[in-house]
Amino acid sequence: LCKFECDFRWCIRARVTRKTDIRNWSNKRGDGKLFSVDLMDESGEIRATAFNQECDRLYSVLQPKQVYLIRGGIIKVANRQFTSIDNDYELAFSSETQVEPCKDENVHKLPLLSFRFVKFDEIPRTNRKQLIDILGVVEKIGELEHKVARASQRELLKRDLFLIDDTKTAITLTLWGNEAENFKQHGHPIIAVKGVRISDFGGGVSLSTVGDGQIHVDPDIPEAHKLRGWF
DNA sequence: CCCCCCCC
Repeated sequence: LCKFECDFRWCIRARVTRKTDIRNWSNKRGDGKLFSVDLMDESGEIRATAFNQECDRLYSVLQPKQVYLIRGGIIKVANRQFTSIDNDYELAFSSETQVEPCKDENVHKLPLLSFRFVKFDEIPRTNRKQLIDILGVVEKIGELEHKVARASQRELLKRDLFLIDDTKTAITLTLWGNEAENFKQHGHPIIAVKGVRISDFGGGVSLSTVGDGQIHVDPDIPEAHKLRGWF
C-alpha cells in the first residue's frame, strides 16, 4: 500500500459489521454528508466512508450483517484516535467503487462481530489516544438526564451505565443522545461496545461512547457467555 | 473530504 491517497483496483469480500446514520458536516474547508461502514473479512476489519455522491449512491445498498464484493476506491492512512479498528488504513468510496451483494455459500463463515476487549483493570494503564472495545455486566442503569453543554449551550441527553467485569473492577460508561434515550434494557444485561473513549475527569477513570449504533446487548460471543457464567 | 461527542 502506498502512503498517499490512491485509487487501486482492489477487491474485497467483506461483511458489514457496523453502519452509521448519515451525518452532515460543515467546517472551514466546506460541508457535506457522509456515512461509514465497518467491514470484516477473514483477515480482519477496516472502516470505509462514503462521502456526498457516494453517500447517496451507497447508503441503501450497504446493509448491516450482509456480505458484499467491493471493488475500487481510495486507500488512506487511518487515524487511530477516532477508531478502535485494528487497521493502519481506511477506505473511502469513490465514483469508481463497485458494490454488489455476495451470495457465496461460504459467507456464513465470516463472523458477525469482532472486538478487541480491554479488561476493566487494564483501562487506567491504557493509551488515552486510542478508542477501546469493552465488555461488561450492567450492574445498574442510570436515569436519563438532561444537560446543557457549557461551550456550545447545546442540550444534551445522557445516561450512565454502571458496569463490572470479571476482573471485579467497576467502571461507569456514559451514553449520549439517542443511545442514552433508547437504552431500555432491564435487569443485568451484558453489553459489548466498540470504540469507547477513556475519560479522566475528577481523578477517577470512566468511559464515554462516541458516535452511534455500537452497543451490542447480550451479544452471542464466547466472551459474553463466559462473563455471564462468572456473574 | 469526517474526526464534534458534550455533564458532573
